Amino acid sequence: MFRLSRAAEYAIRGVAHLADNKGGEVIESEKIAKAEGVPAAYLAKLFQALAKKGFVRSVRGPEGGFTLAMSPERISLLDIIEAVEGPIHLNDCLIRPGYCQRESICPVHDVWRGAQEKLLDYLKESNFADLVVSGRVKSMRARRKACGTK
Amino acid sequence: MFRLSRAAEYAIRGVAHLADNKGGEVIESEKIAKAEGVPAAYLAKLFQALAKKGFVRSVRGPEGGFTLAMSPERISLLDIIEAVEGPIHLNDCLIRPGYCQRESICPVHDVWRGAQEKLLDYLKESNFADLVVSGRVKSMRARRKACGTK
DNA sequence: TTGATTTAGGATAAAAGGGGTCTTGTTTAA
DNA sequence: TTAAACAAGACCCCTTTTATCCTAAATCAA
Repeated sequence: MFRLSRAAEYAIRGVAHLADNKGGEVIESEKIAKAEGVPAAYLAKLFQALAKKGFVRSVRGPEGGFTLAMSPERISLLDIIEAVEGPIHLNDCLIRPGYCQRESICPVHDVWRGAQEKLLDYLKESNFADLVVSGRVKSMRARRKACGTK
Repeated sequence: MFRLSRAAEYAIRGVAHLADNKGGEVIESEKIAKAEGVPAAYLAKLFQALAKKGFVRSVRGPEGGFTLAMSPERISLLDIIEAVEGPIHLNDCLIRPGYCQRESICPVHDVWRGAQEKLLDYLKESNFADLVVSGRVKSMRARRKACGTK
């Protein structure tokens, strides 16, 4: 159906929350979940996957929680999506060369490869540092508008 | 999960089969299904949707079947995908402006919009006339290779 | 007109995947 | 030692996908 899973949506919000945390202090997953409006238990599980992949660092025990494990500009949207969903293949024939027997004669195969390349490149270019910046700009604009000031 | 449905895959193969039929004669759905290696009953149902959308023309009765209802270069991959899957939205927030309350402050929204635009544009550009041509080139190459001739 | 053939449309069912909770265990600060 | 927090996995429910099947309607030919 060509659509982002909730899992990826939640994980992205969670990472964006950490990236927007200037001090870089540890934040517990429940607080992140509350702030981002996502199911806490589910987010906790998603963060496990992110921790395993090395994008976030987990701290156990009281005062525990999560922080980013690297600077936000080194983490792309694609990184997080693939961490929780697994690798993206627009079609099964793209899983690996030779997976589909029709590959050598199927003209659609090349179209999928091109489409996937375009999509992945785009998602690879979007990193969380940029996201935080444009998020701040957007919410500033929204606040100004709401207050009726210029 | 960001992947093409079988339904769309089958429908595309079916339309490609019709597009590759130079004479433009009516072909019954069962024959198309056999030739393309897809479930016959399922393909028949998918073609109903394509007929409703006006991409193929159906002929009932003996010697009945399907033909393209327009020239293949006027039909894009996106047309067929959306005919059987419905409109593509990479994320729910893209269903319509205002669907997501966070839209005015959410920085990810803009990324999705961009990604979707890129993907849809690409699929819109791929039409079945081109597909047939590159399919013929590919299978010619494959045949040559198999025979060991140059 | 009758019968054969083919699509139309809807009901239904099986399988898979997505979305989420819960329980139990482990780590660690106080 | 205790309580707070993550880790890991079992488990469940719901929706969607992927079909199949049956009856009806259209069409052609004998």
